[in-house]
Amino acid sequence: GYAATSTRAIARRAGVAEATIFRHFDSKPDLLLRLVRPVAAFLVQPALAEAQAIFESDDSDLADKVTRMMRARLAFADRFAPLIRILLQELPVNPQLQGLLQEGVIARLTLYAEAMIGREVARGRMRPIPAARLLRILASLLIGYWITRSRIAPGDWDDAAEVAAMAGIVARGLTP
Amino acid sequence: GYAATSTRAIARRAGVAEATIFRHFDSKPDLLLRLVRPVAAFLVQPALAEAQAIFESDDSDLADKVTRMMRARLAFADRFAPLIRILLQELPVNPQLQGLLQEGVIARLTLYAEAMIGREVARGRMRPIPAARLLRILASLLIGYWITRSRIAPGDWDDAAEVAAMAGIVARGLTP
Amino acid sequence: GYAATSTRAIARRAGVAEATIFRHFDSKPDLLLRLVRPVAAFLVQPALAEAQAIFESDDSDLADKVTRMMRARLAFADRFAPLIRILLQELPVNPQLQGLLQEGVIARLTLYAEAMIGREVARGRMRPIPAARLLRILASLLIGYWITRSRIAPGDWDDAAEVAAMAGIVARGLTP
Amino acid sequence: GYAATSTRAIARRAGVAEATIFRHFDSKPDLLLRLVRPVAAFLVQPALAEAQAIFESDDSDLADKVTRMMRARLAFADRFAPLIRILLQELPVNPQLQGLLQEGVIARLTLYAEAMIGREVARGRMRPIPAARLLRILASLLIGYWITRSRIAPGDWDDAAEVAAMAGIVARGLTP
DNA sequence: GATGAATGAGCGTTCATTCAT
DNA sequence: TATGAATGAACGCTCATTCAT
Repeated sequence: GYAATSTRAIARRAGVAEATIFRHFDSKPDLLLRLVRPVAAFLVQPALAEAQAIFESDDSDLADKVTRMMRARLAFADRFAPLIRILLQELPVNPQLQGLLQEGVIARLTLYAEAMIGREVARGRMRPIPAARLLRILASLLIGYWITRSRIAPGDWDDAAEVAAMAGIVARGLTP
Repeated sequence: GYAATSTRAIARRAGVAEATIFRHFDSKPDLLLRLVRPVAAFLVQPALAEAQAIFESDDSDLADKVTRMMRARLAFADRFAPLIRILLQELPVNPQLQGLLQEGVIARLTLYAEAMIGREVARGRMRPIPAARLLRILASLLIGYWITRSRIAPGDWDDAAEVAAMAGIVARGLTP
Repeated sequence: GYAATSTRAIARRAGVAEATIFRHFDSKPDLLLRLVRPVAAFLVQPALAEAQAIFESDDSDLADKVTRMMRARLAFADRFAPLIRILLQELPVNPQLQGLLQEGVIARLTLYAEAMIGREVARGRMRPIPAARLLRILASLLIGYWITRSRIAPGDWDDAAEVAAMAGIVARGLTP
Repeated sequence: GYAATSTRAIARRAGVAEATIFRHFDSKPDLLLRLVRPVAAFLVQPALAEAQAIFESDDSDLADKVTRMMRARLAFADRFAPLIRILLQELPVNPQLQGLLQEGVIARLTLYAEAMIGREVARGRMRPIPAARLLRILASLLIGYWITRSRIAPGDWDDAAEVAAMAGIVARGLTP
């Protein structure tokens, strides 16, 4: 966790002196924030691009699109696992992280999602749903699966099957 | 969080000397575990009873049943909010808590859920789904909503509407 | 050691409550002192008796007498090893123990030793030596051997040979 | 004593913050060990040199040589009195100190003593005796005297006379 | 800009001792 | 008389942070 990682350990891992860290970062929380910000940006941009690509190709049904999006995010989470793990743990107690998430990530994703939902709804492929709610549902399912798979019940998981099942339920649940 | 709460602070809050705490609990982790265990028990028992009551009354459709179950769990979470918040944060880094959750909660709930799912499936009200997956989905949605409401985007939330929406999607997603 | 043994541990070992100890002993140092006093008495009395018996039987030379005395004391030390170990460690920092040793043990032994030395000297078997010095030399040798054997270089020691060698040197060194 | 001296007190005495001590020493036991090691080295080297100088000058008898050696060690003990006092008290309960003494001090002294004893024996000035035993006897007498003089019966002691007496007894006891 | 050394504040924990029952 | 529960004080130790070099 974040609290359990001392600045000394971070410095040692980074191969610099402890004081050097405080030349570059004002404080320990600042360090976390400044480390997270680029990742947050990196989380949003490709997510938007992917979503756009997926939803603009009309050749698949909703379940398939949702599946593809979720799998891409899952791969992303696996890639940045340590940082994301710290983030998930720090989020509930760190208002600055909450703000960053809200403004830097959720707000932008919501805007985009609204457009996509609107389009799907207009084409009669989906019942209307507030974008924030849909995003929250998808994020909850994804994070819940990710934590279960890595912490609560580690073992052999079939990502494809699990994600498809979750996406299937959501897509079907949203079918007009 | 747990790490950020010193035994000093706990003692002060409890109105006793710090040493007194260590007369009753072997260590700080032991304190957490011994506080959590009864709540875990208290979490499971009524959940099972409620689920039984809800699913044995045949007068409502699946979405309604799921809604009622989720709202009951949400009320429970609100009641034990501080402890559950600590639990959610500690869980990923505390193997003992993970074990307790797995054996004391999930295992028992899964057994029960299997029976209920089997019954609903037999009556043609629901497509089959592994109990563990359904439980995980419902828990993810519930926890995701709870955290969003209390931390990420506090404000005026309409529990009834949100829960009904989530339950509706899941129920519809599982309709045969 | 004494400092490393908590009153709680003592109470548990004794099968009573911790508070009970403080009913019977004023404080932890008092406990040590009141435990040691009877042993000190028990150390002196038989030592005097044995010495008397040994030195009043004229049928052996000085080395043999000293050997027998030393072996008897060594056996005593082995029997009360734990307490004596604590005593040796506490003595340098505990003035009360020092007083007890000085008045309760050394003073009485010295008186007796003076008489014995006087007798041996009068019979021409031994050069004169202050009793305190001789006692100190014998005690030093004995304790030095005891600690070496049990702590510094544990292993197979031939008590008979070692004691005989030490006694032999002292006896020969005191021969007129 | 060592256990009775807190790192707090050591820091205060040294005029530094407590944390500073732990920047330089890993732990409290490490502090003791790292303080003792150089003294141990410093104990052995001059002892060997002095012994060599004393025993290679043939102009005195054994008692005189032993006397001079013992007085030199006594002066050393007086100079490092506080540290040696702690050492003597910690030795019985600290295996690391025991190892250091055994390998760093005793082993080297024994080797040297064997050579010296062999030479004296060859010249007919001394009866053979295992080096370890002789060293132990001399050390016991010296330490016993040192503790008596400083703790058990403080007062006016005539070092010259006491050491000469002890050395005389040992030397005479070893005369062929 | 980088760092070794320093430190105040605080941590979890243990201790000998007290006291109401 | 014996004890379970309580506690102030202190322990060894770690922390994020500062600062002179």
